[in-house]
Amino acid sequence: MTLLEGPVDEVAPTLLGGLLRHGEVTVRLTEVEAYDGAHDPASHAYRGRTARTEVMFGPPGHLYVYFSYGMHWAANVVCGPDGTAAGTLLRAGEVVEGVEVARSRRGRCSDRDLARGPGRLTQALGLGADQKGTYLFGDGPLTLELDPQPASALSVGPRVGVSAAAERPWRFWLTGSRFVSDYKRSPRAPQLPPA
DNA sequence: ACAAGGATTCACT
DNA sequence: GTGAATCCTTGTA
Repeated sequence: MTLLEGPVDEVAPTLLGGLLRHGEVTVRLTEVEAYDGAHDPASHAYRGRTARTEVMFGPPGHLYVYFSYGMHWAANVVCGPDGTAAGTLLRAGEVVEGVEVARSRRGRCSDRDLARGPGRLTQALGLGADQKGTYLFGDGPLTLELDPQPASALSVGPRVGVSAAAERPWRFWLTGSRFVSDYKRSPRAPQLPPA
């Protein structure tokens, strides 16, 4: 997957508009964040290879899934060449297929909220520990189909929820999409200097 | 072996 | 707007 091997902050936005499928449910990605492994204090891989982050150090195109806050799973696409621990967090999407199945997993909520948020997205798709390390461009039930067209209009901003390197503008989303999270920056993160 | 904190979400005031 | 829930991963003793 040479497409995913470039600098992660350039690769991440190319995932926007891509279709992530798992069984009956398909999600169109509307929001992602780049994490640059060893060069990024906000990355789980910043402190080197561990059991959890092992997948991120491998070849690109695999899924890095981790458990967070005691209740949520979050999914990343491994980027960068083999040996480099870059990844792109899938923050939000629009369910374009299998809405009924997604809703049965998510419970009662609007279509807009089915996959708007990292934890919600994995829940809607049914992603968890079993999908750790899955190769997304094979012939299994879990695949990623990149959008051949570059996103027509995308926006850039600071990453959400990170307490380190919060100033890096490495969050990308489809401009104007309703299926984008609008969280405030982490309360733990230092405030931006006044404009 | 232990304690601290987290790439969040949801319910409630 | 504020706070609780909840448990895994990691660094340190």
